[in-house]
Amino acid sequence: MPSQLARKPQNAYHHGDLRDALIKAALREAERGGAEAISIKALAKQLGVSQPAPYRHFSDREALLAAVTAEAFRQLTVVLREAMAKPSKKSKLSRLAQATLDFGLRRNGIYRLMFASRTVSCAAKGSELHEATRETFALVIEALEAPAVGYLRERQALKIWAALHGVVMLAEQGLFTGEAAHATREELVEDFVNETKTALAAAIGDAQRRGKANA
Amino acid sequence: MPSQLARKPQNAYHHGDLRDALIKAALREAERGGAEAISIKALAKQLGVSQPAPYRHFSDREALLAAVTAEAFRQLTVVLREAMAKPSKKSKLSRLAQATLDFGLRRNGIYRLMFASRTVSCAAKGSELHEATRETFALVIEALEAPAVGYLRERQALKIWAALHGVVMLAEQGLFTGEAAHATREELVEDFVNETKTALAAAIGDAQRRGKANA
DNA sequence: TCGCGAATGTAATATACTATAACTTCAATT
DNA sequence: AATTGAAGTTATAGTATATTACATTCGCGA
Repeated sequence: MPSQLARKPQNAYHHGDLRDALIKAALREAERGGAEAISIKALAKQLGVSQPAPYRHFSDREALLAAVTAEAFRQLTVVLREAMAKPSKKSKLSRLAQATLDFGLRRNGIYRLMFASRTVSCAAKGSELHEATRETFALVIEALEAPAVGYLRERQALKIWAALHGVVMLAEQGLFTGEAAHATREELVEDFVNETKTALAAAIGDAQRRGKANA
Repeated sequence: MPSQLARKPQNAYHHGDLRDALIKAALREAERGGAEAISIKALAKQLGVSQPAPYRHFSDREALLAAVTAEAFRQLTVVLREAMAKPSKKSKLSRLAQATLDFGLRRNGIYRLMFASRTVSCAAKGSELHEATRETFALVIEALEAPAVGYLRERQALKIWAALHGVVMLAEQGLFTGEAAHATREELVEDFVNETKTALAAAIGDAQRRGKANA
C-alpha cells in the first residue's frame, strides 16, 4: 500500500501538468498587459490543448486570476527576501523598498494584477492568495528591524508599504517623466524609508519611556 | 454670418446627446466594477440605441474609457477644490488628503479606472485626459500652501499624492480590516500630511538660509 | 426652400472570448 | 479485466468588440 501522506504531483496526463503550465503562461501574458491580457482561449491554444481544457483546473477566469496573482505574490516575496539578504551598506528596509519599486516597474503588468485589481480583496480568508499576501506583508514588518511594541511596527509597515505602491502607481502614470521629473522615483522612495525609520524610532522610544514612567 | 467662436453643443439628433450620455452612463457602470464593468453593448442598450451607435462617437472602447477617465478626473478636481475651500480648523492639505481618501473608497470603481489602469499612461500629451490629470495634480501643489522654491513643492506634492494612493490601494485590499486594523486609514493619511508639512517647511527653510548665505 | 452633404444611427456580419454539456480516453485501483 | 474518475475533446450557446454598407435626419448654402 503506497503512502498517501505526501501529496503526489497528481498531474500527469495528456498535457502533463496543465494547471501549472496555465499559471506560468498566464503570468507571462500578464507581464505585458495585466489581467486583461490573460485569455483562457489564447492560453489553451498556446499550450496546445482545447479551449475548454483549462476549465478542468479553474472553475472560471477569476479562479485562474486568483491563482496567478498568488503565484505573483510568492515571486515578489522571493525577490524581496533576496534583496533583504544581500549584503549592502543600505538598510534592509531600503533594500526592500527599492526592490519593490523595481519589481513594480519592471513587471508592471503583474504588479497591476496584484495591487490594482479586485482579485485580492475578493480573496477569502484562508485562500492561497490571502496567505500569499500575508506572507509578503510579514516581510515588510521584518524589514523594519524593530521590536514589537504594541502595533507600532505594523503601523509603520503599512505606511511604507502604502507609500511604495503610490510611487509605483504615479511612476507608471508618467508623473516622473519629462519635465515633471524633479525628483527621481528612487529618491522619493529613499525619503519615505528615512521618514519611516525616524517615525518608528521616535514612536518606540516614546512608548518605552512611557512604560518606564508607569513602572 | 453666425459667430463660430463659441463651440456649440453640436449634438442634437436622434438621441440628443449620445456622446455625453455614454460618458455619464459609463461612469455609473464604472462606479461598481471599474473599467471591466463598462460594456459598449450594454451602454447602447441602456440608452436605447443600436450597438454600433457609440462607435460614431468613440473609435473604440479605449477611447471611451479615456473620455470617461478624463471626466472622472474633472469630478475629482471639483471635489478636492470644494474640500479645500470649505472652512475648517484643519489645513488645506489635510482636507485635500482626507477628501482624496474618501473619493478613493466611496467611488472605488471610478478610482481604479483613474489610477489602476494603463489608460492614463497611454494618454498623449495634449489630450483631454492628460490635461485633466495635470489640473488635479496642480491642486495638490496648491494645497501645500507653500512658495515655489525650486521644485521643493513639486517633490512634496508627489510624495503626498503617492502616499494617498497607496493608502487607498491597501485599504481596498483589506489591509485595514479585521485584526489588521491597528491604525485607521484616516490616521495614516494624517501622519503623511504632517510629515509632508514638516519636510516641506524644513526643505524651504533650508534653501532660504542657503540663499541668504550666498548673497 | 430645395437639396446636398455631413453627422448620426441601423442592420448585418465577422471575430474573439467565456462557459457549459455531452462524450471520450487514459491511468490507477480493485 | 472491469470499473471509476480525472483530464481532455467536440459541439454549442451566449456575449462582447468592431467593421461594413446602408438609411435617416439635420443644417446650411445656393
